[in-house]
Amino acid sequence: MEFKEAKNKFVQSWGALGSQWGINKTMAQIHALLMVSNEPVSMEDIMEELQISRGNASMNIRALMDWGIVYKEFKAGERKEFFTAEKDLDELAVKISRERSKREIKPTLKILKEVSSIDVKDSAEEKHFVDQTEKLYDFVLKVDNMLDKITEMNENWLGRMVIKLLK
Amino acid sequence: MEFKEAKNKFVQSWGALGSQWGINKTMAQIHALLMVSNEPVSMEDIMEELQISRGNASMNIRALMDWGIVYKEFKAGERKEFFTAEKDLDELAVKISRERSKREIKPTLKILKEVSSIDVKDSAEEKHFVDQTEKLYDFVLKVDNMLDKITEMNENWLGRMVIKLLK
DNA sequence: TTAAACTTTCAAAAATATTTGAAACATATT
DNA sequence: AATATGTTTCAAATATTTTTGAAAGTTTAA
Repeated sequence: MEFKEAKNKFVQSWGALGSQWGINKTMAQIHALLMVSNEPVSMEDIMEELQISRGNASMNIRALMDWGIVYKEFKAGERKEFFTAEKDLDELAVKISRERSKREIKPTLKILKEVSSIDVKDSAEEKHFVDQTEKLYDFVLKVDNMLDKITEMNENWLGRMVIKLLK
Repeated sequence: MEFKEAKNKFVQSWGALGSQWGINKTMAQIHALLMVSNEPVSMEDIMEELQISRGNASMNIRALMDWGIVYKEFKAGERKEFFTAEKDLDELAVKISRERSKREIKPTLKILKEVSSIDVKDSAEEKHFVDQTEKLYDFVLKVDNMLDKITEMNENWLGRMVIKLLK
């Protein structure tokens, strides 16, 4: 396999993987492209490489910047904007954790708290509901706290975690 | 809020959450419904509660069983099938980890290995590509190993992990 | 073996999500 | 201030995913 083919394969696969995780294919592809580029890439280049429209490129780059995992860069002399991806994978994981916690876990906890707080009569059905949603609340909270800890420490946390778990 | 309303809110929210994670909304809703039900639920009931067709119910129940997080049950005397969800959340997490590892992480590793194995000439661009995809391989492998460990131990692993991380 | 009770399959329809492209918007240059 | 260069927005078009529903399949029991 030669470079161009490998790069293309990587970008396509990363896009497909993104889809399976609820991330827009193009967004994941742009991210892939930027991750493996050794220097900033212009919107033109992204459009060209991925064969997508300007609007699509613009919107997805924006989304990636909102996630804090892609940055805008200015090249001296050049008028147009260039983009780079966060390439440090530990940092990337931290950013994604933070964002998903804020966008999804926190709202989920809010709802779990609400629905588990209903007054139940003595029906077994209702008791089970409250019990199960309370357990779910505790569980999700635990997961979220773990992610929090990870974002705090963040110095090759994953490696250390594996070591700890092996002990 | 009263029971019915709370239950509905939970089911709807779980469905929406699923969508954000690349899981079919109905599949997540059925799972939610079964998790908070204190006894086995028939396909009829699922169709009725979620207002979905028989085909849809059948396919998504099947998918949940393939994931190993919903079981078929037979009630004495009754002809039709009933379903229950895995309610132990630690066990649920283990099952989901295993499945996602098998379906997504393993194939991703395979591709990362492939694309990072190309012969590079001395171009900086190509070197960066190989370097970055190798790092990605190591990272993903590390995450996967961690999930593996979790599935091995599995006795309130999450709680213990948080404790370890706090130390 | 036939009928009844129930489940699965899958092509077509519907719903949802993504993409396009051109107009509007910005900003720098002459 | 007019023009050139570049970016963003968003309604409409397209693509993808999900859902339906009826036919085919399966199992039990008479």
